[in-house]
Amino acid sequence: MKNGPDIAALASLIGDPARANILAALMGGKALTAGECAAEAGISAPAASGHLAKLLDAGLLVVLVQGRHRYYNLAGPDIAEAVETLMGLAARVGLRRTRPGPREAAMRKARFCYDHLAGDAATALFARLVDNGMLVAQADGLGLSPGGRLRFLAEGIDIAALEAKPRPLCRACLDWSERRPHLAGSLGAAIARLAIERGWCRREAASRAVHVSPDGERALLALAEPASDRTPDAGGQDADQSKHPARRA
Amino acid sequence: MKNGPDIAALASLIGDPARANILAALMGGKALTAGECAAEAGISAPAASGHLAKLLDAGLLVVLVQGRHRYYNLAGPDIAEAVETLMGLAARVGLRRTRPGPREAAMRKARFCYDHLAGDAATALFARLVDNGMLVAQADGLGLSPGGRLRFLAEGIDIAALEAKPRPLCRACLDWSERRPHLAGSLGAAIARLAIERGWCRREAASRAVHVSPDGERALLALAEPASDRTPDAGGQDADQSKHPARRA
DNA sequence: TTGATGTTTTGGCGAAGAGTGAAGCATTGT
DNA sequence: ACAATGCTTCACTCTTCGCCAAAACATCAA
Repeated sequence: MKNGPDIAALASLIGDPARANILAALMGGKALTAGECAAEAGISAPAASGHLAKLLDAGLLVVLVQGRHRYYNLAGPDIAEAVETLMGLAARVGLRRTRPGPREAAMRKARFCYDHLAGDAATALFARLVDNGMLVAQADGLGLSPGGRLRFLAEGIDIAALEAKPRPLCRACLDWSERRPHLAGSLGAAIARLAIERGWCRREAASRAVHVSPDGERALLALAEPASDRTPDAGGQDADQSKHPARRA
Repeated sequence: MKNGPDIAALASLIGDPARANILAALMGGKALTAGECAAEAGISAPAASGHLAKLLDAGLLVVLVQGRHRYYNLAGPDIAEAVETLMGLAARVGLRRTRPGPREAAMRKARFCYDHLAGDAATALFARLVDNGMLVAQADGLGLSPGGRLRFLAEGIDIAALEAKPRPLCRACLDWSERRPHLAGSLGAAIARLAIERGWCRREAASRAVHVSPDGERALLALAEPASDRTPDAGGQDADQSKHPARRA
């Protein structure tokens, strides 16, 4: 009974409404200052500071000090994944925060899950990647087939550089709104960056929600089509793909 | 901020040490009476009753009334999966409950994760199933290839019956001790039943830990070998041959 | 250096909730 | 029918913990 990791300490940390709000806000992927966190969570600045210190102490957050600003962010993708899982269970069990609302509909369509895309559009992309044989099962999870590798290399994504990192290249992250997987891992993050850079989608102001243009959605799904039979359909946004080397750290 | 599921209510529910202990105990997969839960969590019977009522009310637990006994169990595999994810994050972040201890080593080797096997032995099985092309990626997650289906039919597992259920047949559940996936879903549960029935492993008294015999481990891994190579047996001694990760359709 | 802004620390209040013990219900056995 | 067992509910005490207000601290601009 007294074996295993201390799940209670972790869950109780997430269980506080103020801290949960902060974590949910940070799921958008961009770092927030203490003051912004306070505004997001609807608490005073001192309260936020205390909560952030606890989350930091537990290793869930990292902080980047820049002058008098302190930018807090999730410590890593695994933490985002656990929060996403919790959200999924909460949604399934029927614990909604309020009524669905219009804002939530936008989040279901597309949103950021820390550093990669989630929601309806992202699960659709995952499904096509699998159907076209680019994503395959692998002993340690999910992998990229040779064909998939070529396809993303053609888009200027440096797969070898991604593989050099300790973080797995591909991971299936279970979407909380859809109940199907979307692509996480360093490749998922690279695709999200690509989508933003090329204007396929734009992030909403202070929310995880992402607005995907119709052309952008087509271009996103076109990533799953093999390089050979790629048909330049109505999406005109992706004409400038050749001038993006897309080498990132 | 005010979107999405109420993660705080859920996490705060899990965050109480007593409730976390109860959930951890129920992760073993077998239903416990209120009194047993109290003993597991180290609290009084009324306290346990109150906690169980809350978990029940939130839909995390189900209860089976039999005479004067009330058997509590996890409400479903998805809840077990979320708890397993939390355990993984807690372990990674470094929140151990106490010292590692010998008990935990046994749990790392093999244990029950609600209704399927987890731990070193289970992740090894998963890896071989993938290498031998029995588990393949699928648009909605993970699927069983025709070859895999034949193999498990040969073991007497009624795949069609499993597919008829709403629960997915195969799921990749991230192991908290290993950081690799093991097989969950109804097929994972069926394999665990098989392993118990055939004596490949036996459950420890009041723990999630499972003791796997050397022969049992070989037999378990032999499930991943294509049907043509083997004859259906009960305790394969000869499972070790030169392996060809042959790709099957 | 002075002033302004962002952030953290302290002290004290207040409310939420966990625990205990005793009583109330249901079921089982003699 | 009576007693015993297992579980739940109730009433109460107590600790815990989060919040706010004010102040201390650090950094940047003038």
